Amino acid sequence: MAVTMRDVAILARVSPKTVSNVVNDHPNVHPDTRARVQQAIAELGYRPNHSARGLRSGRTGVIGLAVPELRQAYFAELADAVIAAAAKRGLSVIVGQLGGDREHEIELLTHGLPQTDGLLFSPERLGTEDRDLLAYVDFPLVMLGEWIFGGPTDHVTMHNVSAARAAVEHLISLGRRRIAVIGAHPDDETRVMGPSNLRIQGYREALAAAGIEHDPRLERVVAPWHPEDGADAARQLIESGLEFDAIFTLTDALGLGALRALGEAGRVVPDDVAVIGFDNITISHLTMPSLSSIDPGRTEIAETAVGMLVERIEWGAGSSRPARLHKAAFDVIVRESSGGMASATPKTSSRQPAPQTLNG
Amino acid sequence: MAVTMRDVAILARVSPKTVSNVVNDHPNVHPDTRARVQQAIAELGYRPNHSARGLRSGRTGVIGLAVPELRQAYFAELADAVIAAAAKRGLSVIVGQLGGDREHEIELLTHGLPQTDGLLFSPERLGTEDRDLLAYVDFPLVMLGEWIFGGPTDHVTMHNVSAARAAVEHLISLGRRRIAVIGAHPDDETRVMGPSNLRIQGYREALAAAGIEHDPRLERVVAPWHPEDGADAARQLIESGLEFDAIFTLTDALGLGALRALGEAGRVVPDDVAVIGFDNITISHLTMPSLSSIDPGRTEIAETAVGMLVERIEWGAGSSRPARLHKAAFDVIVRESSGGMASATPKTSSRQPAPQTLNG
DNA sequence: CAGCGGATTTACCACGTGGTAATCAGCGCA
DNA sequence: TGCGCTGATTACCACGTGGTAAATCCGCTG
Repeated sequence: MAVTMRDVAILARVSPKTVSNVVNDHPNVHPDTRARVQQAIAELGYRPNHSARGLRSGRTGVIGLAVPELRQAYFAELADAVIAAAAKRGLSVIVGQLGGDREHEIELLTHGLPQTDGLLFSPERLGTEDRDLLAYVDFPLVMLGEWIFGGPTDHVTMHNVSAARAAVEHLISLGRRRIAVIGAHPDDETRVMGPSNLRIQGYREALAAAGIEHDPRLERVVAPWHPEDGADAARQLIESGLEFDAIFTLTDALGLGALRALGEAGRVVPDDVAVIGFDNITISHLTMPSLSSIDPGRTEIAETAVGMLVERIEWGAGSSRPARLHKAAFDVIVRESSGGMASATPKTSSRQPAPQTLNG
Repeated sequence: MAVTMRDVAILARVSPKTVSNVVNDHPNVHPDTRARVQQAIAELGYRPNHSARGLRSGRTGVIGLAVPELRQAYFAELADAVIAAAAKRGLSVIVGQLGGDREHEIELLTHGLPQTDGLLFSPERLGTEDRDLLAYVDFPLVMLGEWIFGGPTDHVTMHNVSAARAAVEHLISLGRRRIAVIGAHPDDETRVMGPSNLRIQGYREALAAAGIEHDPRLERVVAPWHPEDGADAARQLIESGLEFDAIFTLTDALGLGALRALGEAGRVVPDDVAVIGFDNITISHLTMPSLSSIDPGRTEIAETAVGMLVERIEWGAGSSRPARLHKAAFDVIVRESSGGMASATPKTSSRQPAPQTLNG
């Protein structure tokens, strides 16, 4: 069996409680005693038992992160940032994959992840129809993204509307007027506030502000948002015979597929068609051509979300504080696909914090 | 506070122990009693406390997975597969990122990850010099990859030598003779058995078997293995003026960079230069052109590793069973970068299990 | 109807930790 | 020398669960 406080206590000739006090940096411990105990701890290689500690304190020191699939670069990079942010605070992260399964997501929201003190949840299939579920959540929860926007939980998300608008404004600044968008979702009452609709809204706002006529045929509906889907959508767009000189893909994954489809069809990027994505996943600066994108402020999202979750955990289960919303600042990253420099190293630009009151 | 067995017991008018027996599917429980207890459990929404269970049983139901960075596609996809394999067995996974930090890796190996029953560890900085560390490991451990190959621990890895050889043989079958390789590591005694050296060995074997003269200048040393490094190496190769008609990159990440550098330099892939990578990360079939690769059998690796770890956990800490080694079967995936069809959907080929006795 | 044996159920306790409150040591001062 | 006070240490116990062994129940035999 492992070394316990009892063993340390015997060796240091003190009580187990004193060992506990030393381990937890309790103030009133005599320096000599402290030294003797630490010596014993080192000698025996004592390590606190987290299960016992968890049982006693009700805390496990572990938080959960639930995403659809780590395989998708966006979620992998999100997880990377979350794990790093949690590590800074001495927390471990259990990563759960829900695979875009609605049942799993509902189950998770009702019970939480076992073994954890709280949950960061980036759902994919839940909609406003599930908002009621949040009323029964009895564990610390912070939502990533805004599927159930407006529910009584903390949210950390991005400026979907204004960032999308900035992306399209960038395309317009290049002189493009026939700007297609890939990734719209079918009109779905339950996801009105989902990222797809918000980004589409930003797209339309940018067009309207520039006095460009809105052609609904250039809004291409695609779900899900995997690269293959982006390629398919771009092919259909090309085959449709519609004229277009730019594409805004609602994610980089879609953008990668679109770049590929354009290449296959012999359309030169950015000369014939400028492309910009959204998410700024790592691979985007290495494609051929490199993909312009919106950097959603992943680090800020992760650190804020972990911070909020820690606060909720510390407040305790009973407290019903008001839900908070944080939107991370974004950047427009101009690369080759929209006329940026031909370097493999990305050039960043135009940091736009945008006010928190904006609904996007 | 949360609902406990005691609460359930009171409602069902039985002892807490009987509740425990019901929860754990103990054989000798009267059907009526079982039903009554289950009814009470449902009514109160009882959920077992994992900390208490962990304290009593010494198991947490959580395993650790330690990788350098989730941001790297290879590790993200590995984590994806491991989490899925663990979920099948009812285990959760805590993911730790060591960031390629040697100190962290040593620390991890001496203490394990808190809160877990065992560890899957994919080290980056440890070498044979650290083999001694393994002697003191007192928790269930399965290594992914072979940095400390030959140490007294279970390993799950891939057929580095024969898979690399198959990749190069594929290039040779296309008629290529001047085949460069990107990703060699500087001669380092401590990493003789690392993937870099093993894959280079496969490369040399393929050349030798085909009677192609080995030109050391075509072996490009690169570390680390990020896409940027692959691009740099390819640029240097081009600038060197050396003649070459194919490149084998030791990872897909390097390959992505190489594709980019070749494109910038106006070399047409695969007409001027055929390229094949290693790892078969998801993005590879979507680049322009799509990247041929070696599929290392990620699912098999993950399931085997989790299975081995579970066995070690069940055997208990004291048991000193002999170390095991498993090498997953691999596939050569031919895509556009080495003359495959111009489809975005990958075409697989040539499954080569290769005997377990092979040292690669 | 006592006695028996297997099926059920229960009492009791320990797992390792840390909160609470009681105890104890040492010092200054009357 | 005795008292009070503060700092240091300790005894005791509960957190929720599940192993062990003892207790209880029930149907059936002699």
